[in-house]
Amino acid sequence: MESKLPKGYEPQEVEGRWYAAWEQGGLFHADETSARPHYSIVIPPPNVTGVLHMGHALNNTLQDILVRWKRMTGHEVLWMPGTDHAGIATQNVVEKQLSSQGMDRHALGREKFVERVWQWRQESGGQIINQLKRLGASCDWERERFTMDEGLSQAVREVFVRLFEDGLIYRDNRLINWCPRCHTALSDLEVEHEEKKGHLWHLRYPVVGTERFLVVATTRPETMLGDTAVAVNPEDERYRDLIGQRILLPLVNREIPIIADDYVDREFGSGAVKITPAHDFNDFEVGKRHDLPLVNIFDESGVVNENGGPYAGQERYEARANVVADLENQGLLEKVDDYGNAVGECYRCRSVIEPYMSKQWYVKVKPLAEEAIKAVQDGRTRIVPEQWEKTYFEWMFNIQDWCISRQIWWGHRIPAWFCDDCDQITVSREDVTLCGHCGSSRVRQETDVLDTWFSSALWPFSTMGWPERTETLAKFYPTSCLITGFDILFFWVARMLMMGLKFMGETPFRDVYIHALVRDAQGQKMSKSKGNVIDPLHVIDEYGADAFRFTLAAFAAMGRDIKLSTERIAGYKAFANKLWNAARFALMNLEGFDPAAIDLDRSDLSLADRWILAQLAEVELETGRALGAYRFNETANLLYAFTWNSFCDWYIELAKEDLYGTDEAARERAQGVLYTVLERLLRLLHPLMPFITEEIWQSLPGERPVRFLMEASYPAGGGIPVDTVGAVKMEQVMAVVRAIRNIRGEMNVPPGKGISAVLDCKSEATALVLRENEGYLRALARVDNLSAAVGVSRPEKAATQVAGDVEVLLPLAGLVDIEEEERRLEKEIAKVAKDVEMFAKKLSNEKFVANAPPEVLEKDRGKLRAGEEKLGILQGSLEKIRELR
RNA sequence: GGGCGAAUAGCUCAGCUGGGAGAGCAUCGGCCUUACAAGCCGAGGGUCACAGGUUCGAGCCCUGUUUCGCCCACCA
Repeated sequence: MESKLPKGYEPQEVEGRWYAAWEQGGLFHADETSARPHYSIVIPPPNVTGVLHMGHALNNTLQDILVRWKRMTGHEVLWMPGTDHAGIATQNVVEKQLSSQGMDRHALGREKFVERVWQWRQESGGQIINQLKRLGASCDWERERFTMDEGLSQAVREVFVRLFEDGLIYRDNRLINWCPRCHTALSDLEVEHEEKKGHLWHLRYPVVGTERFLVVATTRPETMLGDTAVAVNPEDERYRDLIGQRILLPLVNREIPIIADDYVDREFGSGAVKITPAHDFNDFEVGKRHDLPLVNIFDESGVVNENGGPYAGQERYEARANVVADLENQGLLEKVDDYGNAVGECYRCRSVIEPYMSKQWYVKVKPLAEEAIKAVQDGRTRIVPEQWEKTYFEWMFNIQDWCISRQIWWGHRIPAWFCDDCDQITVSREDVTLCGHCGSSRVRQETDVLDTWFSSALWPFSTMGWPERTETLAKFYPTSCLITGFDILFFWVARMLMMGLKFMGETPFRDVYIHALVRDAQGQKMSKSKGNVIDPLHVIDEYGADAFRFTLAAFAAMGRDIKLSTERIAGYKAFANKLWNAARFALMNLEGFDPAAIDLDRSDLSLADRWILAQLAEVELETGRALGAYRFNETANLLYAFTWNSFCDWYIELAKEDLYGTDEAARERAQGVLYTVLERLLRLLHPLMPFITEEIWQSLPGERPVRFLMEASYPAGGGIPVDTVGAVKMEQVMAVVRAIRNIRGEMNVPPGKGISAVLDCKSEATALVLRENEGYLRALARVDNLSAAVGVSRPEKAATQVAGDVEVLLPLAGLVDIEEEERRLEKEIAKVAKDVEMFAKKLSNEKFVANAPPEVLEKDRGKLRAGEEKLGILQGSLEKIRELR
């Protein structure tokens, strides 16, 4: 027999072919005019600068599984794809490119630079899209969006203007997080705090008009150049007499006051704190309370400015070294301690953040957050797993105003115009040439752009055509589900909820499924610097997209990080191969078979047929249930076990007798079941393994109602006759097979060697089943001679096992060691007796009988009965053995 | 400082509303049995971190302890 399929599965050859066919067939496209129920997901837009990493792979695999499943359950599915312009990240990439050519953006000018970025995007911005396609992502590519698109830009302006008009956007001059490398403000979220080893310098400040010194402790000695006070705790006796006196600030020789403030912790350091309102968030607050002047000592690159006197022109760390050295020379350095503290870093370039005074735009988020909190509280949006709701609430309750302006060039320029005549601000959807307040033409547009996350926050509706009232919005908003990692729960999810509720009046998604982070096999976060990054594309090349997807699904248990190991992926590649070979077997045995003739209700189905169909029906129901509950790992495990254990290890082996036999009717019947199980299994597996399943499905004989497996319906147990009694009978036969195999294994009887088996049955019904299905025992346990009956004549010397209500005896005269067999039986009896005793005790406990639910009672009674029966059989065996001594 | 999570077989992890502990890998033994050696058959291996409690019954619920991990936060 020759198969059409090659002997091993070759993913590379198959994947591209089917992806192209699906795409050309328009199978990814969503139709807003469809009458089907909708299912929609918007993709978390990857950065245009991005290359596919494990996080993307997991995220998009899960989305694709859901989306393919929902298409198969009769939904009109929209999976909206696109990319994010990623302001700072993208600007940095292009700046680097420029600097490698000896240029910089300032020399180029804003307009030319932005052109350059667009050009970069044109040339190399789309690679991640192609990488998603390699994964099998079935997005509606015709709708692909970019956050800087015309339409999305319009949405950004609309939102900005409306928030401004509602008084929810304002400007303010305050300390912000400033990146001296990127030259821009950052929101609090964009600052990452990392514990760093540093020092605590103790500086001696001379008190004016005395011989005394006041010692202050600081982690940033260079900021002393900007000190405008020293603070002590008002309750601190040590310093009470100094309050109101003055310090002569060393190096810059400026007099500053000694003030009292509760903020100072008496226990920490010396109990005196230098106050630098322009460069520290706490000090800024203290300064406000005491009306202290602000002395800004840095420029926007973190270089000391003219206020730093002799240190002007020095970079901040250079200045630090010099300040410390000079203080030491003057005897003003008391001591230096090692000290660890968390320093803020720019999440894009890792530079240490500088608290910096500047005027920025803010969104007043409290009113928006209130609505977003309500939406989750009342269940309009459900966060899965639920534990993340707490984290969400925790953050939302303590949310601070959102700094949305960035001093970079790549992004949505803020639609606000300043008037040089009346100093008023005009905010507008359209570009402005005249001041909206005084009519002057001397207007200049704000040069700042918006935080990238501002446009991302609109993604669920901006991509669907808002502010127009489009058919797409009507059909697909709110979306059904958002799949994302917890790392952007605040950055993105919370903000989408706020914006969606504000502008659509409806939550943007019914469910939010939060998945884990993908780590390396040691549990380390993957990062380029650690060199432990596994490239998803290499994985796809080596193991195939299906094996990779299946691995990710199998790992995606709720609430835990994923430690990805290539061994595991290799294991699922073997699974793909197993499926492939099962299909090869089926195809070899389905030559010329016409599935139109399948009749599963015929009465001559074999026990194996009845058993596998019952298994199939169950796995279909379970799979649907698991997918509906976002239990991806359970889905994968169910299908893995059914495919490998039930279908391949048992059913295929059991069916060989009929498939290879000469009985035409039996053969056709077995073919029908084989075809049915395989075809439905392919459908079940398709969302997880789209390529291999499509390839096999297309090779199946006969006609099917749709062109592609991708379009087929997802099986849910319908049309399968379930014969529970038959299935149970089969289990009995299988138990006997296992018992015989077990003995063979223990006794080292080679599988090729035929043996005799005597089955001493405790019931006539079981004996009948075993006799009628002798063929299975012959084929699977290599039994040549079989006698199965109640009270069958027993062989003299035999190895025994109990299978249900059957005592299996293998007369292996030469191999059986009587004493060892006796020991084995005694051990087994002890084990079973212990169980029996446990159940008997449990069931004689009145409280248990009174309180336990009936099904539990019934189950335990059954177990007790079975245990007693088994114990009886084993004791009988033991007696017989002992008689031989 | 606040919040969240984890601890189950040698390893990596499942275990959904409480009803006698599972998988994959690894280990050991036997097999080239005509779909598959990327395979087949079999075996061994666990005080479910620790201490209490609730319950007829706890890996699961409650309290405390220990050890890890993550997130948030303005103590110099």
